[in-house]
Amino acid sequence: MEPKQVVAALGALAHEHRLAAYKLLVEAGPEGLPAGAIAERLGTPSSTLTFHLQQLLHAGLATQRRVSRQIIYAMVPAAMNGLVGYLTENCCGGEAICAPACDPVAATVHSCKTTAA
Amino acid sequence: MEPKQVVAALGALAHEHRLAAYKLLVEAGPEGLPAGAIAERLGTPSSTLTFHLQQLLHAGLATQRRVSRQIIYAMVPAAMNGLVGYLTENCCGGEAICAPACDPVAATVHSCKTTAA
DNA sequence: GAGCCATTTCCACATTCATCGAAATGTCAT
DNA sequence: ATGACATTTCGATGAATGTGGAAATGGCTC
Repeated sequence: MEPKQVVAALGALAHEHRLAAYKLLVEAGPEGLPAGAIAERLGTPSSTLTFHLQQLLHAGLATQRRVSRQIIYAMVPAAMNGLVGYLTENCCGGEAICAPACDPVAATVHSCKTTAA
Repeated sequence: MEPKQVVAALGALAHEHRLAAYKLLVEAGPEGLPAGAIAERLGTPSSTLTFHLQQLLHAGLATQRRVSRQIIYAMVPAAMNGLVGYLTENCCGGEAICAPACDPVAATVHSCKTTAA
């Protein structure tokens, strides 16, 4: 992932409403959520929400698809992976000791619940 | 990690120079780097760099310590863990299948090189 | 094709952010 | 104490971002 994309993605997430919206999408998974449902849960006017969703789209963090009258937004898994990967790669110079974030002890609530548990 | 902190951290990273500076700190590990070294590598005027480093500090992503005439900045591992953890938690509703970012296949360049390789 | 519904576009406004030179601060060596 | 060095603070400027109402668009149902 290129630095410019990373900056765009981080910038897109760096806002209260957008982060909240994104989190809803993450929790919703591949099925996504219609714009209206997001607006309702966040309590923002629709025009404002559209503005924020566009940012997520433009940053490549989400996709849009139409289902009859509704427009459904969903997260883009690869983008999240790219983001997390970029932030953590070469941590501490790429040492093997290097935990998710250079501190095995503090690394409790981390994403790597892939295999076990 | 509280949403407000996450937004602050993301906002701090959502800038070309700050992301670059932060990456230097991540790669440098716990020892950190003096402000001057960062400024030199990024090619920004010192006053501008200070501005950006303050943002990282204020967001809790970095720490500052003085060593004689230099001021040394270092990353805060727990902050990175918190950030990554927040973004990925409850992915796809907390399913066990849920890889780092809901897509095991795409999750190649991820942080979990902890143990092996 | 009339009317309703979900969502987006347009617009104008206030706010916040980024930049960098010049001057100030803190620290060390002599 | 003086001078040199590393870094920060100040201040002014231009640019980008967030907001929400009103109007426009695309799509379904009757």
